[in-house]
Amino acid sequence: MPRLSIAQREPQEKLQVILRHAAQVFCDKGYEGASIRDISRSSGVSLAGLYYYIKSKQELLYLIQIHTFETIVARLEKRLPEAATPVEKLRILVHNHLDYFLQHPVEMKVLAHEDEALEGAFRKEVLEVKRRYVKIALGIFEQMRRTGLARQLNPRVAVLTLFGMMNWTYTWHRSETDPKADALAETIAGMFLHGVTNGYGNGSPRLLRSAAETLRNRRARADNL
Amino acid sequence: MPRLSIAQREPQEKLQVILRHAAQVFCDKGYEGASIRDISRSSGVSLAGLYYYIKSKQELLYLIQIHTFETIVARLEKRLPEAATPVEKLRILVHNHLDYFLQHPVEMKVLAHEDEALEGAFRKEVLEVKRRYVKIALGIFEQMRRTGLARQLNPRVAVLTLFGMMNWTYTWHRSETDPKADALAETIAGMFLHGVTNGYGNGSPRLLRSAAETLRNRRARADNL
DNA sequence: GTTTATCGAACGAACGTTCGAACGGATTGT
DNA sequence: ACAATCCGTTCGAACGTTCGTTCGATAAAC
Repeated sequence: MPRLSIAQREPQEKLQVILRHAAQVFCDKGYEGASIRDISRSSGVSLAGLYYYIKSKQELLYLIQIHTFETIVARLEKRLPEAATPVEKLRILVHNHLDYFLQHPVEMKVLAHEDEALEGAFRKEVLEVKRRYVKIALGIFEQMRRTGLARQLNPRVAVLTLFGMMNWTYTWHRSETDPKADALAETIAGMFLHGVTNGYGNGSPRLLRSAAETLRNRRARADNL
Repeated sequence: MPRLSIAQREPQEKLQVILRHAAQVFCDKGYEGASIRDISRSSGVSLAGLYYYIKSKQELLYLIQIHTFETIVARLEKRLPEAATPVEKLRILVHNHLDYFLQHPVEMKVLAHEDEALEGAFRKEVLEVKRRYVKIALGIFEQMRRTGLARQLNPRVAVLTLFGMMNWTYTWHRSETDPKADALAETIAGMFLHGVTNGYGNGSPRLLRSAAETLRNRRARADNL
């Protein structure tokens, strides 16, 4: 008895429902720890019914990961041309990443945490998008170095450390109490660019100055190079 | 037939062998993806034989995590009193963490990646050590703020971002090609403290100056506050 | 003869996946 | 107009496999 439910009007809309619930289950129990039966129960689709929409559990994870990753990279590539300087580009990258992260925490955790769960062709395809993403970040950092803005750090280490700052958030960020995307992005971009110290001071640092103001001033100085 | 093998002379030495192999298997396949049979095969102990040394698969993971975590925290607490300034303490924390990380990559990956696999009392105990560790880091950061060295950042965000930089290394670091612990610790501590930019320059940054020298100079300036 | 260490065999439960039947709606043949 | 046919969709039941764990036997050590 095929239902004429709301979820039926668009073609393959039910697959989207399944993917949403699957992402939640993978997020809660991990890919290996989650069973197809869990996903069946959660999505309300019978065990066998799931296999009308997907070919395997692996494909389920693949669809979640590839969609999430391609979306985040596509958004980035769309926003990047707005930026004139490498520093602006860097800020856009960080904001884009964290904004998407906090808007889709479930999918992003599955993407970050189940990095090694896929095998074969599925894995290779996701890895390709990842490499594209990292290459963009590396390009921005190299630009910063070429314009004399960045120190002579190992670019690979610097960039992957930045991804560490951003991706690790899924282990600790609570949306109710922790900073929202904008503030978080500003803090992390600021940390990546200038660290946590009041590095300029030779006199007493102006402690009462707000962090945002400090950041604004520094940015202005740095961007004017 | 109890063997008089080399592994037998010390009491419970065989448990250590089992734990080493279990850590490797958990590292390769994840906690849920790994089976007791995998660990049996890898360690050379029969399936039933394992249960002479452990009570459950959960306990296996618990023993690996708690030992790794307590060791790293104990080392830190031992080394911290050497430091006079908060910045020195911060550097010791970063070096201690990464040094241990690269010396025991398998166990550290299991600790970082299987954060949510434990349940009940096991989980609570590991969480307690983690909280102790984070509290130490928070204390150091607060000291940096109180002495006017650190900007007015959200301490929780700053510290957990630092842990992100350090813990994420397990996803990308290749011991053959990437920097060793000392260099990596210096880079990451430097990034946390000063970021990646040549922030001081109002003239042209001295690009030929080595990263290490830059770092040394900055550190000297910062520590003299 | 008790204790310590070890393992083959088996337990029930849960796993991912498949099979065949059934349903309702649209299309076709008459 | 209406029965027959087909098709996209759904699911109960079962498949064979693997899972974590336990039991009872066994052999050396003391």
